[in-house]
Amino acid sequence: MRQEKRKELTRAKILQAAKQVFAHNGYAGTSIADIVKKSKLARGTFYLHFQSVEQVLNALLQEVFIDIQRYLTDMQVETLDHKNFKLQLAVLAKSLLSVFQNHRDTVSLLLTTMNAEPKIRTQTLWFQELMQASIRVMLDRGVASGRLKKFDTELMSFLVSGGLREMLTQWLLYGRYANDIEHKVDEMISVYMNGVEKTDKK
Amino acid sequence: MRQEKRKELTRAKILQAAKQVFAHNGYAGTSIADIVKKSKLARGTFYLHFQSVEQVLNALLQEVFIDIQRYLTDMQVETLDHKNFKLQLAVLAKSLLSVFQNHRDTVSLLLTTMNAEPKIRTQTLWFQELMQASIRVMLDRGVASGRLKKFDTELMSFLVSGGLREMLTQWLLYGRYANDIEHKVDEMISVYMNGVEKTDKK
Amino acid sequence: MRQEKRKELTRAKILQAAKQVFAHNGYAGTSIADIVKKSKLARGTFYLHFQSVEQVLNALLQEVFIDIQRYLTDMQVETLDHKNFKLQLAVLAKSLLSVFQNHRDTVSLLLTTMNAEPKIRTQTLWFQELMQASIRVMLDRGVASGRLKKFDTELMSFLVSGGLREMLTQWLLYGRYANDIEHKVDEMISVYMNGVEKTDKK
Amino acid sequence: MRQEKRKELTRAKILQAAKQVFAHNGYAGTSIADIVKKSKLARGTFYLHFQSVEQVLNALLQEVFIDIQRYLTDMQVETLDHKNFKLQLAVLAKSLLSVFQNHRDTVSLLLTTMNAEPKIRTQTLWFQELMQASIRVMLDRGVASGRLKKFDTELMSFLVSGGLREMLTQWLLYGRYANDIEHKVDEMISVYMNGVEKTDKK
DNA sequence: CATGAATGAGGATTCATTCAT
DNA sequence: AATGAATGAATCCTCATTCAT
Repeated sequence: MRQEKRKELTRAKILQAAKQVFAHNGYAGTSIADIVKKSKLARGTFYLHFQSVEQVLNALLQEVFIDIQRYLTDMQVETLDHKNFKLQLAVLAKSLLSVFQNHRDTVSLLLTTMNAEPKIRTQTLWFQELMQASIRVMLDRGVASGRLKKFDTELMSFLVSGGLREMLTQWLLYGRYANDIEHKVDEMISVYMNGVEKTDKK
Repeated sequence: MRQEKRKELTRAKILQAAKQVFAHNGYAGTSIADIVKKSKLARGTFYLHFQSVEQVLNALLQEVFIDIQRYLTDMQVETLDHKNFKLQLAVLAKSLLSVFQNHRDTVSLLLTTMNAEPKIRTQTLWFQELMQASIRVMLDRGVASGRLKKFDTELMSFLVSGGLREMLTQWLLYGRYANDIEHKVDEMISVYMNGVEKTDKK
Repeated sequence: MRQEKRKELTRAKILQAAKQVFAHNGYAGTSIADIVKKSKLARGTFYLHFQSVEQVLNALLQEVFIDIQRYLTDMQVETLDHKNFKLQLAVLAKSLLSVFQNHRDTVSLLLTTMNAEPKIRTQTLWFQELMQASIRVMLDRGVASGRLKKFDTELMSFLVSGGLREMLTQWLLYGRYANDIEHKVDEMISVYMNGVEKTDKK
Repeated sequence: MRQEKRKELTRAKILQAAKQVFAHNGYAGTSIADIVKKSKLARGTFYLHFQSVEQVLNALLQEVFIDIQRYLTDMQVETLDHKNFKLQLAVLAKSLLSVFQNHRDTVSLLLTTMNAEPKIRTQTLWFQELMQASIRVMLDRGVASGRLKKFDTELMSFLVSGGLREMLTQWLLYGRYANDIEHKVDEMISVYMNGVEKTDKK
């Protein structure tokens, strides 16, 4: 029993070391040797837990994936077709941000890794697909409830996820909006909404 | 004189080979050996033209860069503060698309390489910055001319460039919108504009 | 007492696993890890019983060695200088075959390992020497009793042991003579005898 | 052109080094590292010429193979159905011996490697098959010409090739018969012939 | 200019062996 | 006795780079 705990600990050490090395050298720039060196474990130990750098990346991304998916699943449950659609969106977006913030390093890694080498692409695809699907579900709901115009929600999900990605990149990778990220989220929603919301006035 | 021509040809062969290998293995997955093998030239020859894979990538991206920049510079010259702002945007966007299409492979490479490893990031940064700057200039002009609401044009340039990038990715990397890409561009502009355009009703 | 039995069982498991792995990968191609994996025991357990793969091979060969030696020793005791020398040879040869058949896998391993790497050679040398010595004793007896011509019995023991080895190889390794091996043994004896036997004609 | 010669020389160095290491450690006991060290070439150079130790073994055996095959082919051409069959056999056998002697080290390697690990077995099979086929052809010819009894020539080819192999082993591996090998060959033929030759007397 | 053989550092992977539980 | 996690030496293999032709 104790031994299992030790194994778990070693695995965690590897992941921790990898996270640091990835942040410093980027995924493609890190070798198993680098991770091993940082972890201060023996070379052979690495192979007891992982077979390749790719698998380590996978394990790391898995962690965020679980949190993000849980978040999105919970969110979906809530009904969105109320009065203050826009306000609710803002609340959702901000709590999603906090999930990202909890995983700063891994999300940075994710941003850096997305759409990269064919071999990696599949490992990050889920993120794009998850985000786009979630966005689209919300949009479809908005359309169905009459709050939004009828439009190509797939295309829109691409535009929003792309915009979101860029914002995350600016925020996490380039350090912009360090303090007023929440405020910027409001602006972002406003921009999208006013292009999408039925104006219906008069 | 004859010799220079030959040199130029050899260089072109290397670039051509590299383009193919990058498309197949991704940038991080290609070694000098790979490029040399594909080019059917001698190993030593490579070093007469480039010092590293990175330099090859650079040269390849340079080609698109020049075309894109020329395009954007020319565009800027034109005045945008006319009546049919939206229509003009569409025209601009579509001709930009054709630039991308002419460089399909290299743009794919660019999309795949952007925001990646720290060492490469700098090489692709110009693309983001160029696009964002251009978008922002247009927006600023729109605001100045009273066609657009007053808003944070920097933020908006992020959102638009992110959306655009995602569309390009879907188009070039994942083969979506193969035929009706132009139509989608119209929708895209419409989405953004109606969120940005002063509604000015009544 | 209980513990000793358990230990014996574990040892047997290792030997059994090793036999299978050897048959599949060959001796040189098997690592301790391979045997451990096949045996489903823990890595450390292996070292409680053996120190190296070589020792396992040794233990396996030991088993056949004991049986063969017992057989040959018993045989020697019998007197051969009777009338029907040839018939008796056939009887002896066939019962030797049955010893081999009982240890099919290990004898195959032996055939595969004989004369191989210097480090192993010593472990299999006994087999050749035992066979050659036994053959030679019989031949010497035949000569002494006047049944056989006078000739170099050492050389002859090499020829016969070599021929025998090749037959075993064809039989056990390559599956030839699956059914009529006994018949072939008769032919073999006949070939050798008629070249060795005094013809004594007229 | 000069460069090709150099390459050939390097390849020869590797083969030479390998031959020595094989002789010392046996095939299974030698690593690429061993060969490289012995050859005093760079590690990478090895891979320019071979992909594995197995390929080196192959190349080495190939050399003998060619010589042996040429020898046997030439021999076949001669007609054997003359008067002094036995004498001719002796001549043939002795010139075959000289081929073996020219390739002492490689033939030793061959003897050591035959019937070994499954992966190698195929590489040495040709030797056994070539010898057995050649022997059988001679025997068949002898039978056809009436010089030899009718018997199972396949079985006999196994017995003879096995006996031959053992003699070679004693000679090349264990240093027996260093001086009078030729004399022993005569005895060997005599032994076999008198068991095979029609006595036909009276 | 172009060639391609040779180089050796560095990274990937396996393996026998130890040791705390 | 048995276990299996950890170890690090040894090996395999690739790669960027040099240099004589």
